[in-house]
Amino acid sequence: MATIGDVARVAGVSRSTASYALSGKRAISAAVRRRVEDAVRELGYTPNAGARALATSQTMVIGLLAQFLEDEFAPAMLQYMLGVSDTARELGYDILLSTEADGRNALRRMTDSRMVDGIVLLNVAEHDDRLPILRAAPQPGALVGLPADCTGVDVFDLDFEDAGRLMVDHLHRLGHRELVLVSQPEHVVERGGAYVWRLQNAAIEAARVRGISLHATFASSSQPDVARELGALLDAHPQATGLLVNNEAAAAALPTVLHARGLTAPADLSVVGRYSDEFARTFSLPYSSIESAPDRLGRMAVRELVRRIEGQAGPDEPHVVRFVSPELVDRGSTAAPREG
Amino acid sequence: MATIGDVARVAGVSRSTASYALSGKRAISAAVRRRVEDAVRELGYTPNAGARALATSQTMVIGLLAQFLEDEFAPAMLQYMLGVSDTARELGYDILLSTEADGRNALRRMTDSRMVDGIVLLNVAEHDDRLPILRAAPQPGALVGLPADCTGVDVFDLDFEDAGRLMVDHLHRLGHRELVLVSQPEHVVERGGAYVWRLQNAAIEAARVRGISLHATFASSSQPDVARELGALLDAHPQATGLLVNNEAAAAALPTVLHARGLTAPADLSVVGRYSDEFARTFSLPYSSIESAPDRLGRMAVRELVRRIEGQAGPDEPHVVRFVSPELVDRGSTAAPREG
DNA sequence: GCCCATCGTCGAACCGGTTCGCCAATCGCG
DNA sequence: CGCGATTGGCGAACCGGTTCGACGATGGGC
Repeated sequence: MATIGDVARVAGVSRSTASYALSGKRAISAAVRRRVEDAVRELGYTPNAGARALATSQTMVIGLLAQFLEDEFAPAMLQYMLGVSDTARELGYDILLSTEADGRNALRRMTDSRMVDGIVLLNVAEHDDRLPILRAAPQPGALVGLPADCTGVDVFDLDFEDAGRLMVDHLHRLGHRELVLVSQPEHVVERGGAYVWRLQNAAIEAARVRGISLHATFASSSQPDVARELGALLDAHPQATGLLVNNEAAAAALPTVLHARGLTAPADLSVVGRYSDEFARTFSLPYSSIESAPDRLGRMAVRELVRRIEGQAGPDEPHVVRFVSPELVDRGSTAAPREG
Repeated sequence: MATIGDVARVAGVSRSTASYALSGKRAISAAVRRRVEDAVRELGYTPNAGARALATSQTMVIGLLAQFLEDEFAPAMLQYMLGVSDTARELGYDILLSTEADGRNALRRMTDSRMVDGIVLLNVAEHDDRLPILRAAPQPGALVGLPADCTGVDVFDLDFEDAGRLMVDHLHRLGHRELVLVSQPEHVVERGGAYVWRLQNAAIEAARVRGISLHATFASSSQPDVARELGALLDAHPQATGLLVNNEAAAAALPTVLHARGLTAPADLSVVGRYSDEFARTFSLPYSSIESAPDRLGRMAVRELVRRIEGQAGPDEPHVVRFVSPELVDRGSTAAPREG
């Protein structure tokens, strides 16, 4: 494999001159620059990433930590990953991926050994045990998901409170007076999936303000349990005319469940989910939903991270906590309630 | 950040001694080893990955090329990625991920700049344009998917021919005499998705041998087109009693399509798919299927790749082409055909 | 015709590890 | 007791880049 020394020899210049000719960081005569460039082509030279990283302490790699926990719905996570990966590439960075269940190990390895210039954490929990490690690391970090303590990192998330209000308001405006909210399983909440109760609390409060009733429930996040639970839920609340689904697995299972009971949305039941348009297409979900914008969140996180890596953000420019406003994508699954 | 020089100074030894004490590649007295280890702990020392890569020409990183093409079903790809990622980590390697549509660029970048010790290519096409680049690279490569030319790489794939036969035989044995096979969209075939016609040809041949009729068709790989096409297909072949689905998107859409037409498997129609058990659970698919074993294939590819990287495979040990035998997972969606 | 800038290039040092060759001290053994 | 082998440690070189300081050759200004 050709090194810059080989390039220099073929071009008849010193190694440093070859380096400057390629980087343009010092003035180099046109003739020499041409000779160097020809040598590069002739030898098929590509700089050695490790050597460059050693010399510049820049790796042009971003670490991506995505945990595939049993109680998370994998296809939903994938879209965040793709948002991050695509954006990173556009900005000239590669992605070092960890899917380890214990993200702390991966994080330590990546940061301590300086394999990466920055870190993106997906699916961040209320008290995420990766955060202390990330804060102690010399590299900057960007999160998708809102933790209790945002110091030292840039944070991006959907505005789940607003999403909860939006769901309730939308159905209230159509005339619904009794709703059921299906959230992620309770142990996601216990593990610190704050977004679950952020949406839930806001929905409960909105229902209270409007004077309508809302039954907040949890459901499993895997098949086939979730289908059974959804059925039980519909049995338990026969008066409810609207269903709010903040649980991707439940949303994916819903068509089958409704069909089996002979129900149609919105004729028998109005339904609003919280998932991305891409997700809706993949699972053929015909329900209106709050767009969760995973690609956009991934993109924002990487953009800000790179700004910080490259020092365009001032060294003590304060960190950012930015919420994406939820938007309701109408797929025609809501209407005025059936006459009860 | 602490370097090995710092460790050496604190331990009162030379840098080389510190290195040997940690690697164990030369005999070091117990006393010195302890002093070095204490220094490591005290300073929180972790070796710099770039420096080590430079010195050893080993990065302990594997490049993973996964293209998310529009006409592929993303959640299916994810399982291969996780199989690769998990296995790599078990063996001490990290994953450099590329999701670029143009895999050739990513491949060149990773191999030429020596960011990785080896490469895993997913979803390999018949005449995959990444292969020439991979062969020219100094790093070994492992593929998931069977190309026309397997020289210079290790190849792993499901035995799609066997899968096609298995599907047909299974339904034939139950008494079916007219079947429909739904494959991936035709442009997947044109792009070189050889597995599509490998399964299809074998199924056609098996049907011919058994003397039963089989209608081989293509269907879109995205919603909502695929649902419409499935409907048209069932209209076109009202006599068919068995449906073979070699198309993840079609399988995912099938429950809705059948429900809409008031059909039930296996009472009205026997169904056999080709997807993983994980996929079946995620999409609540109640159909028997040929297990596509993405995790296993990813695992095999990484295992063999690492063997080659670490030179346990002899330098001119011949390359491997290994097929996973398809197994039918019975989910009760097949039975004797309804009386026609 | 002289002086000072500027331009273009080179040599050397450095980033942080690993590894080879060498040597002093210790050990075993006859 | 002397000798060869072994053990444990050190110094230096190397991996392949980048970057700083120095320096000779021009060129412009007066």
